[in-house]
Amino acid sequence: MSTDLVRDAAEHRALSGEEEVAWRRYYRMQSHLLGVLNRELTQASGLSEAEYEVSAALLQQPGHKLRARELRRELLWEKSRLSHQLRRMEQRGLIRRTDCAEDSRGAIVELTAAGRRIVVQAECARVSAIRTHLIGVLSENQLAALSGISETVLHHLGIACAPHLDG
Amino acid sequence: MSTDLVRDAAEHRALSGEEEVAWRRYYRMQSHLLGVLNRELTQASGLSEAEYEVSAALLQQPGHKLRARELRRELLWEKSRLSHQLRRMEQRGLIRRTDCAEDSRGAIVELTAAGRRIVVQAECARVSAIRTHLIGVLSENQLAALSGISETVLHHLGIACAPHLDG
DNA sequence: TAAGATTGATCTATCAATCTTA
DNA sequence: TAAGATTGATAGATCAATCTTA
Repeated sequence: MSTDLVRDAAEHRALSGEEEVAWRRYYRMQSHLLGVLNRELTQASGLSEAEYEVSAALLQQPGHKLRARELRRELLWEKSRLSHQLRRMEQRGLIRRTDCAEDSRGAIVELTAAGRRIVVQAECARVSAIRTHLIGVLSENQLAALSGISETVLHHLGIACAPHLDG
Repeated sequence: MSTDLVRDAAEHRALSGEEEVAWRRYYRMQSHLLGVLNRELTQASGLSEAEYEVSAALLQQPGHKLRARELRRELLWEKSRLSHQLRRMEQRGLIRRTDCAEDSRGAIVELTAAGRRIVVQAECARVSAIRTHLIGVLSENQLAALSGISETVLHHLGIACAPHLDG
């Protein structure tokens, strides 16, 4: 009997006590950590999590610009999500959109000067918050374990997490 | 020099290579895991993540009912978030709200028969998804490590994560 | 006054439908 | 036809203001 069959048979069993505790702890930790990081980011820079993700991705590009298609692949976002987000950020003056020379269907997204200034501030706040609430409270072993765990889970998700990016 | 001072001084340094990798992996894993769990839940039961959290909390109560105040403490949600969510769920027929006998300000939230039927299905789907995408892909050591890491981070958040629950 | 809860406004996320160009 | 992108509708999350009762 293959281990796959064993696992399939186990998939509908209720969680064991330890599994349940681990899951509930992880779930709660994850949502609270996200919440506090988001609040500290907003307080320090005025950027939301979504605005920060877009701006930070642009900041690390040469010329602080990128095709919307590539930005979407970088963030692994749905296209409508990115489109709505870019509209709001353009209204706020954080980015601007221009036509793409090589492909008339495309859009080039570029950080404005104001956007650059703000996202640099936001990065400092984010690093500080990550140190305060995650990296600073974990041992080196724990951080290495978290990295390994994340890699493992991501690798297995590779197959399952694609569908929502098709459209 | 205390370790606290050392840590404070370190808080504004940029992340090291390993720290950066660990953080980015964790962040991406976390958002994708959440995404796939949510999609599988919705596909199997028709419930959203938010609807599931409320329904599952009610299901484990005697009589499948709870005061809104206690439900809020159970979920650690803002009160306006819960209120809006309950309105939508009442419209969908998943829960009903009745007056509280002991305190006229209070509201009792109760799963409907339809709500019970749906959340039982949803729990099966959720357990299955957790096994498939998280517990089933980690070793026993990794799962124990994740549990410990989550506990550590949660413990430190205890101080910092309260403010948004005040109102 | 403070606690429990609701409401309205705004921002975000997802889905389906659409528009334009390759 | 398919790819790149936008739009509209709907559900969810957060903030400030409000209402009622303890």
